[in-house]
Amino acid sequence: MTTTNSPAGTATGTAPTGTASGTEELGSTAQRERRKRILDATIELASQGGFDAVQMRAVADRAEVALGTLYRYFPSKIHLLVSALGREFEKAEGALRGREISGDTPAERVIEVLKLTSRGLQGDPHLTEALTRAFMFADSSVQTEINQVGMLMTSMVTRAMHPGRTEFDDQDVAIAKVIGDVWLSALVGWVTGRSSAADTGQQIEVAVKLLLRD
Amino acid sequence: MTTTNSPAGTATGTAPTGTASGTEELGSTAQRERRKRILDATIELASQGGFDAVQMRAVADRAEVALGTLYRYFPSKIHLLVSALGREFEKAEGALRGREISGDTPAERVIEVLKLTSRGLQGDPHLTEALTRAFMFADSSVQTEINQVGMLMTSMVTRAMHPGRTEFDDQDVAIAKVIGDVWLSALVGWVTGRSSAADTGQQIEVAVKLLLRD
DNA sequence: CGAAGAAGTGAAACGTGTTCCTATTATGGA
DNA sequence: TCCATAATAGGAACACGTTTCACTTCTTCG
Repeated sequence: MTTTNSPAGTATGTAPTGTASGTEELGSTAQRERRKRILDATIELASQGGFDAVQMRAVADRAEVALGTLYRYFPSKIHLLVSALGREFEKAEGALRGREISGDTPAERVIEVLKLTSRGLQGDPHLTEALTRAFMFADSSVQTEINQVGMLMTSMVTRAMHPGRTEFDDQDVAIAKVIGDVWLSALVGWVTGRSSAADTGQQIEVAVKLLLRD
Repeated sequence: MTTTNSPAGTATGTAPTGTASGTEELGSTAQRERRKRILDATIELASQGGFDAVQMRAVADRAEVALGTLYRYFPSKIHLLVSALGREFEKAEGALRGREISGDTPAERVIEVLKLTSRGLQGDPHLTEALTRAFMFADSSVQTEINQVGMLMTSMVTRAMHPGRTEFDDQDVAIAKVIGDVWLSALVGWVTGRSSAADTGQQIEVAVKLLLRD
């Protein structure tokens, strides 16, 4: 195969779906721009009307791309949304890195971080709904993107637990994962209209205090 | 309104969707039988092919009911599946009540209960996938059914924590809810093919031990 | 430059959830 | 028993995710 530039491994059916290996830049400039336009359109639509408003035809239109092209870049709506989530999450995580986290105990700091993040999400309910739904609905074909998000989440929590540290023991990671699970469940509850923002915060606070009470 | 029997509050748009107020028996015998046939068909199809196999037309056919009738009983596929989940969960919870839970500590008993339940679910992966997906996707219009399931879950856990007791303090309930969240997240991970059954068990065990370690 | 193959376009078509409509059948009250 | 009303059947129609296809436009290599 003399394939030169190709966002998808089209021939064999593989997809370029993920932000995959971090900032690895695949394809030509035009392709990176197309990809960006698509993700921008996705976020814009999600932000306005949530999961249902992210309609593939609408995304394609707004990104000025043919429907077939959209599908070449992202093999399904779920891939598209989870990829968008990945990009947003990276942005959020980056913002967090440059920020001093107050709080004297691990618990306080973790709660602080999660509250900051939650507030960001709750500031754009539709977007959050769209991304969360996609995340919960994603199956193993979206594993790469999912794992990327999961790792970002875990690392945000562990870093809040032990600022400055770069290595974490199994126990810390296990706790962070549990906290991530609770956070996700709470988020789903909020997103689906089952619990209020206050409930959600409360729920997470309880869990963190229980888990980090030593 | 001289309405006598009516599964749906059709006139005004309200639905009879839930198992709602427990075993409250609405409608005529024929209607209860139709409802049962529908849920049976749903579970059968889910069990065979998971979420995607539960197609509204197929459910209607198998239940020997017109599509419109199906929609009168359950206003969406999600309602249908969550209602089915409610029924299954009640059955499981009932089975658990009649069973002696071994284990000397609350943590051991909770793990035991969750493992039993998980094993039951994992014995029918397609069904579990269908029901879990529906649960995670459900929005506030399915609140009644969702809450019913949530309460069953919480009560299963609290009862495992303190066998014989019937009242539980806030702390216990909070812990049970956190455990429920973790369990759900783990289940989603398993259902969507992101983690193995072993991982799932491990994940829950870690969480329970952390939460019930005093 | 010119040819070969990859990417992109535009539009049609299909599947499944959901809605809608009309004719038929049950049901409960006068 | 007969009527009014609700419930059901049966099926067409619509929306949106997804697939497919014929055609055009790049991009790269000889």
